[in-house]
Amino acid sequence: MAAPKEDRARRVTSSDIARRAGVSKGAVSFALNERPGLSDSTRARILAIAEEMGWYPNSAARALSVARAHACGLVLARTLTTLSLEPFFMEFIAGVESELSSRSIALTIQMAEDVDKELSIHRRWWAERRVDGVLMVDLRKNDPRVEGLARLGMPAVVVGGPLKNGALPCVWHDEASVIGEIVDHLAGLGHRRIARVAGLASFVHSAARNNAFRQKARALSLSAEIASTDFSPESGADATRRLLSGAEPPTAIVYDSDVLAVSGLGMVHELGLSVPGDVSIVAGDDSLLCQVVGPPLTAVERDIPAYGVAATRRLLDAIEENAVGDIQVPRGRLTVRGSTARPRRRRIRV
Amino acid sequence: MAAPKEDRARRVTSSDIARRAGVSKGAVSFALNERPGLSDSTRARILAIAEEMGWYPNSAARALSVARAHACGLVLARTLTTLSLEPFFMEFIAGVESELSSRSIALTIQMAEDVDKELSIHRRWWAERRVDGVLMVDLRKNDPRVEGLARLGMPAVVVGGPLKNGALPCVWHDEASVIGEIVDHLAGLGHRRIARVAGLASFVHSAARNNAFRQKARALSLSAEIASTDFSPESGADATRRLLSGAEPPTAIVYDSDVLAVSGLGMVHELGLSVPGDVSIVAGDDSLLCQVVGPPLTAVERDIPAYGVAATRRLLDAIEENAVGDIQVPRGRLTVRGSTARPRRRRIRV
DNA sequence: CTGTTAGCGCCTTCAT
DNA sequence: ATGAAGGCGCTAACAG
Repeated sequence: MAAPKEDRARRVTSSDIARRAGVSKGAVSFALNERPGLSDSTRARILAIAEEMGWYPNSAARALSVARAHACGLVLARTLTTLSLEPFFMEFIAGVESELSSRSIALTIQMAEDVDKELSIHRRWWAERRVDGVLMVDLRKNDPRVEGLARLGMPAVVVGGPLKNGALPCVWHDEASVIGEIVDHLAGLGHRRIARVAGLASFVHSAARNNAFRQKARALSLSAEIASTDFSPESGADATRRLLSGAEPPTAIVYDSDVLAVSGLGMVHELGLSVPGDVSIVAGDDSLLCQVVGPPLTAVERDIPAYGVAATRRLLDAIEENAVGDIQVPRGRLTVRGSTARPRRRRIRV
Repeated sequence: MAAPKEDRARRVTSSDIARRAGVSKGAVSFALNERPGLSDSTRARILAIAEEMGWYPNSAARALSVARAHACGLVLARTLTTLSLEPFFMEFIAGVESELSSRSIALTIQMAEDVDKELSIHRRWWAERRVDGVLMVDLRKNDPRVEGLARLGMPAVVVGGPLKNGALPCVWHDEASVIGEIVDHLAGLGHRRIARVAGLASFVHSAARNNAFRQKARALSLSAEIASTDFSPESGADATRRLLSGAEPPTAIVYDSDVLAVSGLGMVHELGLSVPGDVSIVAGDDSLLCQVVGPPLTAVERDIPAYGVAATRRLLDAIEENAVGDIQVPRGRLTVRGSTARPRRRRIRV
C-alpha cells in the first residue's frame, strides 16, 4: 500500500464528487473534459458540485493517465548578473507564462551553469516526463543542445536562429535589418566612424549582429570597430573606455543591450565626454532603463513578451505534433531619443 | 484502457530496468531510494543499468504514489515593468531555485494580476496537488493571501513580515535598522532635511521603512518628508521632481529601490542639479545598476539569493512538517559610494 | 446516455 | 534478500 502516513487534510477526489452527484467517476471525468455522452443537466450538476467543493483533478493522476505533464520547461544558462539585470528575461517569461497559464499549463524554471548542464536537465525532465516540452534560449554557435534535444525526441523550440539544418523548429527575429536601420540612422546623421559593443560572439544572435554591422558599414563606407563583452555592465564600461581611448575614436557606439548601453553611458561621462555631443549612443534593446538615464537613449524597441508568446505557441504545436515550420517574429524598431545627434567636427584630442 | 494513442518513443519504465537486471520492480524502487534490503552488488547493478538506460522514475507516477509533487510554487503579482526592471526578483528566484534543484524539486512560476488572482492560483495548485508548497512574496497590509493560504492548509512561507498573528511562518529582514543606518549616515554628513521616495504604502516592507524613517528622523531632529511611488521609474522621477521643487527641498533623498534611485538620479540631472553637490542620493537596494551610473550610488547591499535560499529551506521544513519558527535573515549593509556627501551651505533658489 | 473497469508507473507492505 | 500484489486518482474503452 502506498498511502501517505497521514493525510494533511482529507483530500477531495473525483469519487467524492461522483458520490455527491450520484454518478460514477467516469461521468465526472466526462463532465470535466467536456466530452459528449452526458446530459446537460447531469453535466451542470457535476460541475456545480466540483466548483462548490473546490475540486480540481489531481495533476499527477491525470498526467499519469493521459501521459502528459501539462507543464513546459525553461532553463536559463546565463550568469546571475545578466539574468537579473537584463529586463529581457522576465519579459520573455511573462509572455511565455501568459500563453501557458491560459491553458492551465505550468511553467517549470531552472537555472544552469552552462549549456551542458542545461542539456542534462532536459534529459532528466524528459526521462521523468516532468515536462511535455521545452523552450531553448540563447542559441550558441555549434550549440550542443540542438543535437542533444533533437535526439532526445522531446518537443522543443529554439528561440533564435534560424537553424540551417532544421533539426529543431525555431522562432527567430531578423537581427540584420535592425542593425541596418541603426547604421543608416547614424550614417544619416553624418557619422563616419562607428563602433559596436557586442555580447559574446559565441551567441548566434550577437554574431549575426556583428556580421550585419560590418557589412552594412562597409556598404556605406564607414569605419566600423567591434568590441566584445560578456554582457556584464563592467565589461560594457571597459569596452567603451577601450574604444574611446583609441587613436581614432568612434563618434557613435551601438550597444548590444540596454544594460551595456547604460554602463557605456556612465563610462562616457566618467571620461569627461558628453552624449550626444562627443559620442552618440544606441541601445540594442529598449527598456525603461534607457528612458530614465540622461540623456534618454535611442534604442531598438521590440515586443519581448510577444516573442515569448510566439515561441510558446510554436512549442505547443510541436507538442501536439502539428507540423508548422519556423516562425519569424516582427523585427524591432528604432526609437530615436536624445542620445544620437550629428557628430561634432573633430574633437580636440587631449 | 488509458494508454496514449501512440507513444512518441517507447518509454523506459522501472519494469524494463528490472527485467534487464533480472530482479523485480520492487527491487528497482529499493535501489533507487536507497532503502535497506538489497545486497550491495544487486543495488549497484540496478543503478548501473538505470544510469546506462538514462532512466528516471516517471514523476507523475511517483507523485501519485508518494502523494507529493516534488515541486514548489511561486506566483508573482507585480507589474511586468517592476518585475523586469528590479534585479531583486531574478536574484531571489536564483536562490530559491538553487536550493530546490539540489534536491530535485521543481520550481513552478506563474504571474498574476493581483493578490486575489494569486490566491486562486494557489487554491488551484493545491487542489491539483501540483505543488507541495509555495513561497509568498510582497506581503501587503491586511493581505488576503495570509488568511487564504492558512485556511487552505497548504505549506507556505511568507517572505517578509514578521506576521503578528503567526498564521503562516515567515522569513524576514530587519528594515528598521537598515533605515536607521542610512539616516545616521546622512545626519553624520550634516544633512538636516531629508526625504524618502517610497514604494507602495500598502506593502508591508515599504510601510515599515516609512515608519522607521520618520521615527529615526524625529529622534535626530531632522525634517523628513516621504513621497510615494508605485515602484515604476516614472513615478520615481516624478516624486523626485516634486520633492526638489518644494519650498524647502531636501538635501538628501533615500530611495526604496535601485530602479527608483537611478530614475531619481536622472531627474536630478534633468533639473540641472548635481549629485552629490546639490542632493545626496541613497538607494535602498543595491545592484550593478547603482554602480554604473555617474556618480555611483551609495546603496544598501544585501544578499538576495541567500534570502531566497533561507525562505526555501523554511518552506521545505514546513512541507516536512518540521516545526521551526520564523527566520530572520541578516540585514543589509550600507555601501557608501559617490552619491552622498556633505550638503552645500544653502542653494541659491531659482 | 450512463456505469463499470482496466491500467497509467511507481512505491511499499507483506510473505517468502 | 527478494518477489508478489495492492493502491495512489484519474481517463477512456467498453458494456449495459
